[in-house]
Amino acid sequence: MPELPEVETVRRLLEPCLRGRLIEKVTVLRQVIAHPGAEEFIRRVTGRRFDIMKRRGKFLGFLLDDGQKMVLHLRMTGCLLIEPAGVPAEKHTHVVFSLDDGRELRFSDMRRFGRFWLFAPGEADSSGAEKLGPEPSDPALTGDYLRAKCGKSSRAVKECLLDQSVVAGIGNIYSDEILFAARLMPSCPASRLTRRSWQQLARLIGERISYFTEKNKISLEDYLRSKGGDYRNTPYLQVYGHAGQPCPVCGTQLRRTVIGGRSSVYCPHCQKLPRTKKTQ
DNA sequence: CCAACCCCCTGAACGC
DNA sequence: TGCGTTCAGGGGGTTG
Repeated sequence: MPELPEVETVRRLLEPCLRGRLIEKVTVLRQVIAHPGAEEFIRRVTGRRFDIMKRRGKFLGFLLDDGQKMVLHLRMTGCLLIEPAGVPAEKHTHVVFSLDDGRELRFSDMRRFGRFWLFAPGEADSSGAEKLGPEPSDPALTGDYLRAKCGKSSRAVKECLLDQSVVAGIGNIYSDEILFAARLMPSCPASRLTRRSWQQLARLIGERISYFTEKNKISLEDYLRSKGGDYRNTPYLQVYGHAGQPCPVCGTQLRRTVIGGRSSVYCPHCQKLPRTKKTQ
């Protein structure tokens, strides 16, 4: 499941391949265009050239040479590949952009949750990317910001990390990793965190996401060879996917639970409620 | 404003 | 062996 580090990896790898390329033809095989309609999407993208790629949270933005902006969210299983036009496409390929170098940019998505949007210059972005909270690397993401935003909430702290309007780009994997690093129980009600906990959490969000973004580096060749499915951070994950195994710090068996409908793994010994009494 | 729930979609894992 | 059921999960939408 691509979260911020994986989406950033895709951006870094694809931008040099796409920048300046002419889009000769667009084929939409399945309904994955959220806005505008597929016909208009095809008409407005065909004949344009790719410019730079941006990323905001888990959203990818493709700027086009006429000022339009194409937005893509990969959701769970979405994947972008660049392959020669002659190579057979993946089974769940839904959109194909034929480029002027004989290659194709292909969007495949087994579960078909991923979505494209296209916005004209000056048009309001309705993809949801505008409602995102700060990036993990944004200096505005401080302990006081988090405390002001979530400090009175009865939600579990993990739900706050997964809320894209609180902080952008964190999904189920990295929220567990961040909370493990912060020694906080994922189920801890946000209202019980101390000011100090919020500060530590803000710092660790930036630190962990930056760490995993660096660790996720992969060559374009390896990326394409693995069909975009090589999640290189797997060896570096300390708790996610390790339920039942010993905690890497204390050896206690890691536990799995469900929080906000999401599978969550934590160490019952290392991860606790904040030490001091409830706030208020 | 917020919480709770549904929905989308497919393949893997599981149960009989 | 094979078929039916359950589950996972990002985020938008709806309902209460």
